Amino acid sequence: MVSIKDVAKAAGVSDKTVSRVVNREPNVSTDTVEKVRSAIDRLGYIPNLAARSIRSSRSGIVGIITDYVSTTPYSGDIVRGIQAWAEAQGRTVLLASTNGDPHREREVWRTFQAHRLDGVLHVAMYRRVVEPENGDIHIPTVLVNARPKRAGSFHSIEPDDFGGSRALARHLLELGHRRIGYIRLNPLLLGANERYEAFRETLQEAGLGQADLDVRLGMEGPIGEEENFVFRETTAMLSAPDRPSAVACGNDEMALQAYLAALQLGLRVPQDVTIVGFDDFRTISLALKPELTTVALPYFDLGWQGAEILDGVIAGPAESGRNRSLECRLVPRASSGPPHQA
Amino acid sequence: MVSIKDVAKAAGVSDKTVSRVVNREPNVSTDTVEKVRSAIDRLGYIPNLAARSIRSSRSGIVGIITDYVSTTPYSGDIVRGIQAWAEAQGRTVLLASTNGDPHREREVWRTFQAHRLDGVLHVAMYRRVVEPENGDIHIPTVLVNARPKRAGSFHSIEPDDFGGSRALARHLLELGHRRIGYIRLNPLLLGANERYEAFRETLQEAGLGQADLDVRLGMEGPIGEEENFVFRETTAMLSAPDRPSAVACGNDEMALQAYLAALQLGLRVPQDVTIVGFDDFRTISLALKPELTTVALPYFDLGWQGAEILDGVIAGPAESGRNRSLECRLVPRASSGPPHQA
DNA sequence: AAACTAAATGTCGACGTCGACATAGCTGAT
DNA sequence: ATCAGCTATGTCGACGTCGACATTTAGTTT
Repeated sequence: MVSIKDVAKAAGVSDKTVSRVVNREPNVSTDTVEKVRSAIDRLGYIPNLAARSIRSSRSGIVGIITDYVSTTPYSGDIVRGIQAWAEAQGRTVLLASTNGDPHREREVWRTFQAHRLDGVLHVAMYRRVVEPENGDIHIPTVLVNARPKRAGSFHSIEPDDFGGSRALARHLLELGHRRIGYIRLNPLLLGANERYEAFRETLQEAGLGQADLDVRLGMEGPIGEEENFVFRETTAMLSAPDRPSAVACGNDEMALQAYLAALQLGLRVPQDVTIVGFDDFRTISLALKPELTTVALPYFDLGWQGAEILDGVIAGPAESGRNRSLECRLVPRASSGPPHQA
Repeated sequence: MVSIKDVAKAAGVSDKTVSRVVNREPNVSTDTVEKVRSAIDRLGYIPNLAARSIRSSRSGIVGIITDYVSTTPYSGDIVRGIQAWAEAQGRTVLLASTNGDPHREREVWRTFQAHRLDGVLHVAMYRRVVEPENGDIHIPTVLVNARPKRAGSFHSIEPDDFGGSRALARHLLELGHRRIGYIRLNPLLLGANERYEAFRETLQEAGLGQADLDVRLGMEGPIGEEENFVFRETTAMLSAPDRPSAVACGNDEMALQAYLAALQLGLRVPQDVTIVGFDDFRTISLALKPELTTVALPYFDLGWQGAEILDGVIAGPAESGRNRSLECRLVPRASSGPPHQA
């Protein structure tokens, strides 16, 4: 492997001068620069970052720790956001996954420490409260799509499920819906309660009562092996004589099943029943016909901005912005419309 | 940062002895090991892999280059497979993405070279022919879910779309279907043609003629911004008087739209029409009711086995198994049944 | 022309680790 | 008592880079 010394020899200068050229230091004569550049190209020299790292004790690498990658394909966007940021910064990204195993997580932290990472993004694939298992290893860390167990122990960034759900509820109210069904997410998910509470609260503020909201539990059980009642419950809900004119679902996967239930009952979306989702998981929301009204989760930006926050923490532990929250925007599409005039 | 020398001092031995303990070398007395171990724990020493890397010129890191991560969420499983393997090997994974930009890809290769990666997995998110833009950088490389442009230039591993599609066609024939619809994938995808050809061929071998197979194009246009005709075409196909008793779709996302089309026409799956997909993208295939008969793509194993092959290439450029192919298994579920006895 | 300044380049060593080699201590055979 | 043959441990230097500092060269001032 060609080193700085080989280049130096080829260019007839000292290794330090090559280093200066590579790092764009001032006070190098133009023709020296020229000579060195050409030698570098000729030999195909590429600086050894490991060596740099050991001299400067900064690796230029940030790590990503994820938990359950498989179960939620969309939140891969978080990783994409982080990568895009890293790319723009000329940093590199080391990826590790724990599958939710604390023992495995401790190993990951050790590995990260061994690589002398500059910082770590601890990414949760579904939003939840998190207590990083970092042992006594201290690397600047930011939680993404999660919040720290002990408030203030970590910086973090989360989506504003609450606000998004309010926007969704307002959308249905504005369309004129007064009897509304709601299919709840697995209560284990942090977003589940916020989405539901925001929804219920908004409807109540608009004067709707207990009886106007038909709430059903769509999923239950441990993550990755939950039981799914969405189809059954939606079918039941829409078969009732006083069926709601709109059904809001905890996420888009549930909305898909609600579509199927509605269609099998011979109901048309949105003429007979409005269906809305949450997440804007585009593989589903755009594949559904009519396309699905939903709320977009800013996964990419969670990653990007999480990385930005991390950068700040690395530069110097600033105390500001400990817990950032990102807006979830309503995405109105064709699956929502005014209630059928019965 | 605590180094091997700090540990040596604390334990009252030489740094080399600490190194021996850390690397489990023989011929160290048990109580020396004990002393050193305790010092390591006390100080929280973790070996610096960068330093190790510069001495041994092997980093223990493998890189993943992906192209379009966003468009195909399921193939994130490939990355999971690679990670799982790396974890088992005590290696680490560096992740980079090109978004299909050749310029960006060259940068990635430079970065990988700068980190002195042991090997690279060049992962395509949809199966295709690939020519890595690695400039004059030579790191052991394996193509995953892709095949090299110049045969033999790289080792590679791909799914056997052809075999999977044959199995699917046979499944429909065995159920008794004799009029079959087929919704084709975007012809840009390598899998598209193989799937279609295998399907057509299998039906022909069984004696079905041109007229028994209704083929429609479901998608067209550049990846990520293709036009989607699936819903329209399926609706047309199923509205025809001599409608097929089964519809096979190029992938599960298309199958989802075929479901919607069928249901909106008042057809029941599978009593009135059988619908099958391809990919076993479980977010869809399991959410559909009835659950979708499909063909599972071995994404996880593509990653894992691709990594294994890479390991072999790193160890010594073995010439065997240049181009491995992995079986795609039929996953029979409830969406396929015998044709309706009209 | 002497004296000084600024720019250009070089020398050296340290970062953390471990291979090559050297040395010290012990056992047992002669 | 001597020496071979172990095992246990230590010393040294090199990997590739770059900061601290030293030296040389060119340019400016008086």
